Amino acid sequence: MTEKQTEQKILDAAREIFMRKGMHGAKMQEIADEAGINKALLHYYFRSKDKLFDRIFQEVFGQLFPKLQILVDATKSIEERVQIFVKEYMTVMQQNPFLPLFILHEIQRDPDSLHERFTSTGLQPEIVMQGMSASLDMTVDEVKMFLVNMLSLCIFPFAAKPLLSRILYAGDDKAYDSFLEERKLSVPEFILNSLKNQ
Amino acid sequence: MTEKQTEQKILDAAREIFMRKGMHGAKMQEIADEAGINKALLHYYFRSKDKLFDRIFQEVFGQLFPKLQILVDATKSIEERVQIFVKEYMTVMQQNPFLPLFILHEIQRDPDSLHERFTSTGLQPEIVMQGMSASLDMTVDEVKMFLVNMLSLCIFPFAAKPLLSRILYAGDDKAYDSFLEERKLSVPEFILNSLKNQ
DNA sequence: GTCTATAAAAGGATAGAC
DNA sequence: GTCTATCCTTTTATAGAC
Repeated sequence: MTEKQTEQKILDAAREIFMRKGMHGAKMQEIADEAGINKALLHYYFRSKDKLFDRIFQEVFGQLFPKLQILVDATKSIEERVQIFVKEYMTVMQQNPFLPLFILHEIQRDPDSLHERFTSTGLQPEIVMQGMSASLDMTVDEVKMFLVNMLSLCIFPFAAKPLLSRILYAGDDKAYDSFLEERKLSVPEFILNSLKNQ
Repeated sequence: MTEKQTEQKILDAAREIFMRKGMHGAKMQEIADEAGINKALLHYYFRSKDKLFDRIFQEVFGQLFPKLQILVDATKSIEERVQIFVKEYMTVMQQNPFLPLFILHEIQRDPDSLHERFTSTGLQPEIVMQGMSASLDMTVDEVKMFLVNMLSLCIFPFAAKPLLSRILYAGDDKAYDSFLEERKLSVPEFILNSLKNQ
C-alpha cells in the first residue's frame, strides 16, 4: 500500500542524482541509497535505468520549455513579458541548480530523443516562433537573435556557476548568488535597452 | 621509437572521445579504437583513465581561459578588444563544438580540481579581474556584469546547439551555423551598444 | 613498445524467499 | 511490495609473451 510513497521516493532520488551526475555518471546503487531502498526495488518499479532516466528527463524538460509561452501572451507589453520571463526562468534555476547543464548535456548525448520531448509537451517549436514573431512585432530572424540572447543571459550564468563563482568571487557561492539575484533586474534592462537603440 | 607518435595518437583520440561524451560516458575501449591501438597500451602510457582524463582536461581548459587576457590589453580600444575577443572565442568553439559543454560539465562534476587548473595556466582570476577593471575603466562590479554577459552570449549558443538548431531551424545545422557566424558581428554590437546607453 | 589473455571490479538486472 | 543473494555484462586494469 505504500506504493505511491515508494514510487515518489524513487523519483525524487532519481531526479536528484541524475541531475547532478547525468545519465552515465549516476549509478543505480546511489539512487537506491538516496531513496532509502535497494536496487532490486528500483527495477521492480521502473524495469531499467533507461526507463527511469527517460521518465525524469521528460519531467524536467517539460517544466522549462513551455515557459516560452509567456513571450507570446499578447495581453502584456513586451517589457512586461521579458521581465516576467526572465524572472520566472531564473527562479526555476535558482531552485534547481543542476537543471540547465543536465538538460544541455543529455540533449547533446542523445539529440534524437528531442523530437518526442517536444511533442510530449504539446508545443511545436515552429508555432511558438511564429507566435513570438507576430506578438513581438519582429521579423522571424530578429526573434531568433532576441531569443538566443535572452536565453544565453538567463541560463549560462547558472550552467557556469562553479566556474564563475570561482573567477568572479574567489569561490564565494553566497556572493555569486547575490550577483544572480541582481541579474533578474539587470538582464531585462539590458535586453530591452538593446531593442530600442538599434 | 614511435613513442611520440603513439602518445600523440592517444591524446588526439582521448580529446575527441572525452569531449564528446565526458569522463563517464567515454570508455577506454573506444579511445583505444579511435587511436588504432589496444587498451593495454593506453594504460602503458597513462596508467589510468583518471590520469588520461586529467591530462586532456588541463590541455583543453588552458586553451580557453587565457584568452581573457585580450580584454586587458590597453593598447587597443574597448571596442576593438570586445570585437577581437568575441571573434576569437567563437571561432575556437566553431572548431571544437563539444568544448563548452565539456568544460562546464566536468567542472561541475569535480569543482575542487579547478584550483590546480588555474594555477597551471599561470593566471590568477583576481589579477585578471583587476586588470580588466583598470583597463576598461569600470568598477569591479560593472566588469563582472559585463564579463558574464559577454561570456553568456558567446558560449551558450554553442553549448545549446543541438537544442537551439531544433527550435530555431527545425534541426537544420547548416542554417544554425550561419546564424552563429552572424553573431560574431552582432554580439559585439549588442554589448557595446549597451555600454553606451546605460 | 605493443600485443593477447585474463584478472578484478563495478554496475545493471533477475530469481526467489518472505 | 520489499528484501537478499546472485547472475551477467561491461569496463578498468594488469601479467606476461613477443
